[in-house]
Amino acid sequence: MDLDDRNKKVLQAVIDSYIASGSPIGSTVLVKRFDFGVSSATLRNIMADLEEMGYLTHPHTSAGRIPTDLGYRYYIDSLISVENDSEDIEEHLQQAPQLHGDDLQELMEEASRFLATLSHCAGVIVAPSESEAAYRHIEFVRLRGRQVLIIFVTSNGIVQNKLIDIDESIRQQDLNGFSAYLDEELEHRSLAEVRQQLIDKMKEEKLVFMQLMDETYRASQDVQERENEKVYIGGASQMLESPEFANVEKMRALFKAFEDKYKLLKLLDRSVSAQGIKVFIGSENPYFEMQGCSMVVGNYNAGSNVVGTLGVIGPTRMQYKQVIHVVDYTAKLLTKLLGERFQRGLDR
Amino acid sequence: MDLDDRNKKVLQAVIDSYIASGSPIGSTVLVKRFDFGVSSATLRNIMADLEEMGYLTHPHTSAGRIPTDLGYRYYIDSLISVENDSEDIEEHLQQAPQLHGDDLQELMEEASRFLATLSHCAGVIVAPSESEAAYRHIEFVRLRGRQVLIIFVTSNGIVQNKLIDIDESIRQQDLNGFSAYLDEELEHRSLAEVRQQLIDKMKEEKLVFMQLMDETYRASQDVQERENEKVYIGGASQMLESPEFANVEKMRALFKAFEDKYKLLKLLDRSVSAQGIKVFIGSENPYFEMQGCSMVVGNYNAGSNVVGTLGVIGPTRMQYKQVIHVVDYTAKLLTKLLGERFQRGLDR
DNA sequence: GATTAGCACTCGCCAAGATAGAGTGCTAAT
DNA sequence: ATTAGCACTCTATCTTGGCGAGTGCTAATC
Repeated sequence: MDLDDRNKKVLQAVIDSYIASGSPIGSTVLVKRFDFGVSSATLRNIMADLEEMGYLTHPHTSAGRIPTDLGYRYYIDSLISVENDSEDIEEHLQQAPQLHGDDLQELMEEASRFLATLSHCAGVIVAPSESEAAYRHIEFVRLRGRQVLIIFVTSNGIVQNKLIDIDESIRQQDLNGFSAYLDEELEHRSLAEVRQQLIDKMKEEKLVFMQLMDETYRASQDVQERENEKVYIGGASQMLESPEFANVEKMRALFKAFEDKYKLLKLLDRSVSAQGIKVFIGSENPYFEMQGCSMVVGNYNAGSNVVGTLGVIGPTRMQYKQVIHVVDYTAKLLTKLLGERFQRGLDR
Repeated sequence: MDLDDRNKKVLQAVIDSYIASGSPIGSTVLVKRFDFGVSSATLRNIMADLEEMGYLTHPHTSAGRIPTDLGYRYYIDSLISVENDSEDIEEHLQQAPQLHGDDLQELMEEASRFLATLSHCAGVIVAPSESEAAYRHIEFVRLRGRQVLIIFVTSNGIVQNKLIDIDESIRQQDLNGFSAYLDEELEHRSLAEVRQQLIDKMKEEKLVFMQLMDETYRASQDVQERENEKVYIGGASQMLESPEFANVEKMRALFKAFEDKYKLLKLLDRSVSAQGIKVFIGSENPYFEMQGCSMVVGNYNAGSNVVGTLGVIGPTRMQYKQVIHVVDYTAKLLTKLLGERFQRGLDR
């Protein structure tokens, strides 16, 4: 905020160097690598100032400086420009593998690995939230004995299925009739409306289909809930490449955290409201109390509504410029692919 | 094979102790903990014999003995009896969390975590192979524009869906007619027969439905292939608890291997033919060239046909007796749950 | 008043040595 | 065949001292 130009330059130099090398940066190294036109003694004074302001710190008395979380924050907010010098990054992205999963799940998995490979961090994707989906079709298929499979289709092509037991007296023909009836009543309605409608109907309906109604109600809930809960983590082993996770204890904690996907979900959901790329540094994030980890998070769309979150989790010392680019690119790519899939069937 | 009774007892004592403690076992420790009625010097001679026969080895001159892979093999084949003293294990299993995923995928994920938690190893499950599944129903649902969703249902309740583009002139009504036609022609046939039938039909059929036929053909392939490829890994972080993976390099290799699920699939598929629990020790397994890892693998059924493999991967130094129990138990549990789900709808 | 040179001081890292402990292998006695 | 005893080996751990990087302070300089 209140940094003069020279201080800014020094801070940036320190952080850039530290990100590149991973070891604390001393005044002499800095004066050699960059040309500030001042001596190492002056740099020491400047660095001492920056430390007092909270942007840098010391691992121990006679070591160089490393950025604090606050330092990284300032770096992200004020020092890096994502726009310029992105040619080489773009070029890098050109060589990236293409995504081509024709199944939604597969696409998500591929994309999470894609993120991981390009960012050298773990890639995380929260499946698109289907709150805007509309009812399209329901199908009841009788299997063996009492078993019936409910297949629930939404307008954007999500298929949810569920196995239930029902009275054997209900025949496939009856089921078909009921399915046609529901299609007529519910078509084009949002899932919320569908549920309300079903509740209303259940009050007046004949008893035979009561159970089917009830199960349909549950299935419509599942579509929303279960899909929403899906978190895809790809390439977690990428993070093991970083020397900061040479510590086994840290690594273990990290993987434990990854297995608790629910927490990750909460974490990523928090940022779903905002547009654009967000960066969470180290302790800034209350849900993921992992020291030394940062997240770069963005949103992707399918159509006009915001529907999903994606991002990467990596060491605080990461190549932010590049990673931000990768997340941005992937978000756009996914938006495009999902758009093609769900929305623009018309103009193809 | 050609070990006398005392040698066997010593070998078992060494391996048991090593599994429990994790550090090499010396003659004095052994003589203190067990009562062989001989002195440490005699034990030294015996252990030297066992080493010569290849069952034990030395990390270095003045260290105790640890088992070789061959030693473990002998231990598994001849020394442990899974039957007896299983009360405490059974009891342990009683407290295990229940599985209740009503979605096949969810069930697999739960079960893999279940395995991991109880065995302190990584749990791995290969989804049931659907080669025995029969055709049950197909549904075409028109979404926006040219898009049509194909929903393919097999007799055991697997639902596969696929999005395709078709000519806009084909109406939902036509699709329904075609679906009814296919249902009639293909009902109760195996997937292989379905594919053959479709090929035959395509030669004689009118052109309009050609594409749908073709896509249906692909979908039937997908059901088999894609489901077969699914490998679920749960609780991989359990393995990090073992001190043998304190080495970061090993850990990294392990997680890399886990990410390459295809290899795991091959590995597990090898043992799909045999009934009962199998143990692969260390280097015995050509596909998973991970030193110091063992696998305990079993099969589970859905109905009368063998359909899936499950198991755990952990350090060679694992609690085999307990782990074998857990894998066995989980296999039976899964068989029961899947049986309930797919087969025995009648008698419920 | 900002900048710089100089210097004492601090701290972590690393290699070298010292020590203790665990365990073996061999030999000679039982 | 078994055992006691002993020399030997190897590891793990602790200590020590030197090295190098880097800081912080002070006094001189621009």
